[in-house]
Amino acid sequence: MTAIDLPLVTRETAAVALGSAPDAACCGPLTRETISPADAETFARRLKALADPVRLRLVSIVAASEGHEACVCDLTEPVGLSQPTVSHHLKILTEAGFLSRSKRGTWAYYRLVPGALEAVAAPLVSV
Amino acid sequence: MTAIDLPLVTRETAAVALGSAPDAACCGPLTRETISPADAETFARRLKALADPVRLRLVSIVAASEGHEACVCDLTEPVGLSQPTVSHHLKILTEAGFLSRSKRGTWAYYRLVPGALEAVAAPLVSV
DNA sequence: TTTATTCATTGACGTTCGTCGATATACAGA
DNA sequence: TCTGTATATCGACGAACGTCAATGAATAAA
Repeated sequence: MTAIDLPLVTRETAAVALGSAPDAACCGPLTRETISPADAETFARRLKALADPVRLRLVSIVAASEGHEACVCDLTEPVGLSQPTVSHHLKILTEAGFLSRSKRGTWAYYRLVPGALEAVAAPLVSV
Repeated sequence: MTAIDLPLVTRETAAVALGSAPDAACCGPLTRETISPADAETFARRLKALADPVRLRLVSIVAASEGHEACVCDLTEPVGLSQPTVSHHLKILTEAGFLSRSKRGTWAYYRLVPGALEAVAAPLVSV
């Protein structure tokens, strides 16, 4: 990338050599809008709720369960963690909008929120 | 858990009352395969690399840059963080396979790895 | 009411994460 | 060579995270 016929190789002069404006620098101007800090914050919060091996397994088990729902007592054993820990993860997934909770009797049933996973995947493919 | 056909209301007897098989319980059997612990671990690691507002902005800026590449010096200002911190985030994104690094002169140019974001989004829509 | 069961919450602990300043490394120009 | 610039690495700090035992809240049967 060294400069053509110029003594000092700066990113500015290199950009000039490439035909861009002097203040275009190495990376040039942005060709489109970038994500706003606020949007990045909310999107990261949603991704972070999924970015845990235990929570991914919980989502997978709920999705694969008959009727697409599962209660805590059936999730704690396949995951191999204590009941409070499983409830903690389920709360995170629920607050992030991936699971919904409905209590029937003494049991709490969690089920997938339709379209929630697709909604978090969509921005990734359109980057 | 308690036995079947006992006066105590267990999830088994509740399932019977609902017309399901006795061992169907509340969540019933799994209707398909669930993610393996190992796959959940690697997938969570990839998601975790993206689950940060700063790293999402870095990816967005690189993707929107002319030529689809950007060097560290141009990324540190719009993000508003120190250069070591930006380099740290870029390393995480690179090790996760989302960015590639090519050094030309004293500058390090980062660009998006084609298909990397789509690859991490695909498993989400197919759950 | 008493007992038993399911689940959520609390408090604590060790680990990981995000950030910075300081320093090291690599490269280009003089 | 020496100087300046761009980037990576190191060490440290506070914050956030994952986990558990203990406890609390709610429900149902006896």
